[in-house]
Amino acid sequence: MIRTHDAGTLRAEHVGQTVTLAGWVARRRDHGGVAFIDLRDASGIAQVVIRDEELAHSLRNEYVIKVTGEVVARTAGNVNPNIATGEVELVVAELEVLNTAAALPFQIDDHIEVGEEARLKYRYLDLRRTGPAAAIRLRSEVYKAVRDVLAGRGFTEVETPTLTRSTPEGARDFLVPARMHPGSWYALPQSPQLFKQLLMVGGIEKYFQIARCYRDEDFRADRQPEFTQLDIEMSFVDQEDVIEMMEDVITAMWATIGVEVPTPLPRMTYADAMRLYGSDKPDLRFGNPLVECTEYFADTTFRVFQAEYVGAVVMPGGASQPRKQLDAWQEWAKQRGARGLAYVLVQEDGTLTGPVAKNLSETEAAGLAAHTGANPGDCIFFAAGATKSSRALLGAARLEIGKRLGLLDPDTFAFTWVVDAPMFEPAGDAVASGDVAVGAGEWTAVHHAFTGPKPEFLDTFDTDPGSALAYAYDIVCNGSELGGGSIRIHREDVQKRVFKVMGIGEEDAQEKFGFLLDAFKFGAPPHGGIALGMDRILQHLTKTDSIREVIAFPKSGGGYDPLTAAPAPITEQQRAEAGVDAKPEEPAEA
RNA sequence: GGCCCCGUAGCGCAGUUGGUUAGCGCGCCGCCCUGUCACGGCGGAGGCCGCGGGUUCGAGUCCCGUCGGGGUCGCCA
Repeated sequence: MIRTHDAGTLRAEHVGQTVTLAGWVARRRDHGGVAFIDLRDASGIAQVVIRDEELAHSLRNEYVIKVTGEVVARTAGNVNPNIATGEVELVVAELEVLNTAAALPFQIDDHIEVGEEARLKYRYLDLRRTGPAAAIRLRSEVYKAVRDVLAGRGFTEVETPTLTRSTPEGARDFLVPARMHPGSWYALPQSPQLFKQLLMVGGIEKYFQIARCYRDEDFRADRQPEFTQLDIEMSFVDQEDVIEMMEDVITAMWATIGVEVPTPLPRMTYADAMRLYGSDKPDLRFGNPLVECTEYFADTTFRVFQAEYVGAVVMPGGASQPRKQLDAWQEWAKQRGARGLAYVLVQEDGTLTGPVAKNLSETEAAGLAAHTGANPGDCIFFAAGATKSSRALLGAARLEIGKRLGLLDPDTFAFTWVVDAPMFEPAGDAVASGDVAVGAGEWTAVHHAFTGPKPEFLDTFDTDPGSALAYAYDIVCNGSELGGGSIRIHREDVQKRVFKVMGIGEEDAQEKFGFLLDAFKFGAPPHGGIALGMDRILQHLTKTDSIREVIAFPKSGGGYDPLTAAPAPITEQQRAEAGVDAKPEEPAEA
């Protein structure tokens, strides 16, 4: 090594030793006769004292230097308590510039705010900063924690192909032309789902992988076109086994930031989540659940409330909002595709005001505060109409209320399992946009096509798909879905019945996943598993706003990589060789 | 694909009702400075105001279009 010590590790105990450090010039304070250099390496910062003016004067920020000298104690008044090495400094005897640095596009300084575009374009400079560096290192620690837990439980880490066949998971595939088979394409996996099931058939029994997954869909703050899943699958297990194992992993992951997660984690049914929070991933850092009012307004004369569903959510203290703010809520609701957001203000004397209040009968008005749990000074928001969309609106309103009232504490982690989701949903919802619906039936899988029914629905799921519950579980933290999994179908006959419900014909099924159906013929064990979004988990652990913060080289909008400028055009020759332009043979039908 | 917000010096931002020479902080360059630690002082350089059109005597500012970025709904198990 070029150095004898890491800069950030120097302490009073090193006083008197001659050491060699190597790193970057983080900052220089040149006083003419004496100059101070903050030398930064991966371990931290140490102050270097240079008494040779000539030597110090030419140094610039981010020059790479090697310094040798004696570690000395700082005099009492000169100790810097803000840095770990603040009690000592290195008096330079020898200094070598290992490399110079051009003027930087932005400063490597934790006090300075830098725009994301600049940071991503020069991500290698961004990573020299404390925050981004810590995020990437934490990611590594979390991976180690995961591997330790799973290794201790006898899991086998297996890699699965990234050049594979297009699999049926709802999202668009990224495609890769196959040079040796012009006109045929590989797909990048949206997840290792089918492979991990095949590994179970293969007798691996306990598999995991930290797997890169690819989905060609639009972006969000918590989505990237390529992302990482902790993918786990186990044989001879039921839901309890997977949940128990997962809680062990989650505990270990959160321990990396010193947070103790009490287990077992709470659970809630999908139906309750939708009913109380209007979401399948409720944020339980605060209460304030939705209140069902359909019954309450069963005999109402107010037209708006004569609906399939009427619900409410209370905003504590919301009655004092100025008119302008209440109007802003209407705008907010409209942006979410609603007509508006009806509200009633509960005044301090208990009277109800607001545009909706006068439409309520005396009885309705009298009991409303009690029914909704509203107190004087609160605002009650209502949604009426189709159950699903109304609950979604109220759920979003609940979150917005939590945000405005400062109830979303980033240091609190409220976990819950959401269980007993329906197996199927009417395909109408999914197909409405004319997108990649799996299958052509009236029903589509809520989870995915390989999720088994809960045992009590094994006989009836295909005769009454709407009532069947899936043997599935999602793990939710602070309103975001960390991951989900299920007990899979391991029998060919059951799998075929599920495909049938979804309108996937025999021939179609054979063509798309014949290999899986074949595998199930040869003694497939009962199995199940789970997949966790690691980027999202790291986003929670680092308490950052975006998963881009926890990915070493993330992409920006439109899948563009500001650093490498990918995607990029290819040459004519590449194009010809890749077989991109191969014309598929005309299908016989037509 | 819809909607909202943002593009002004290397970086972060300000720029009034449309008005004459486009500012501030940091950084950068030069000089000075022997105990600083987000050191300090003096001086200096640096602008296609994203791009294209339009309105106007006059546009960073208003209008239309377009490109880029961010957020959100759709979409994504």
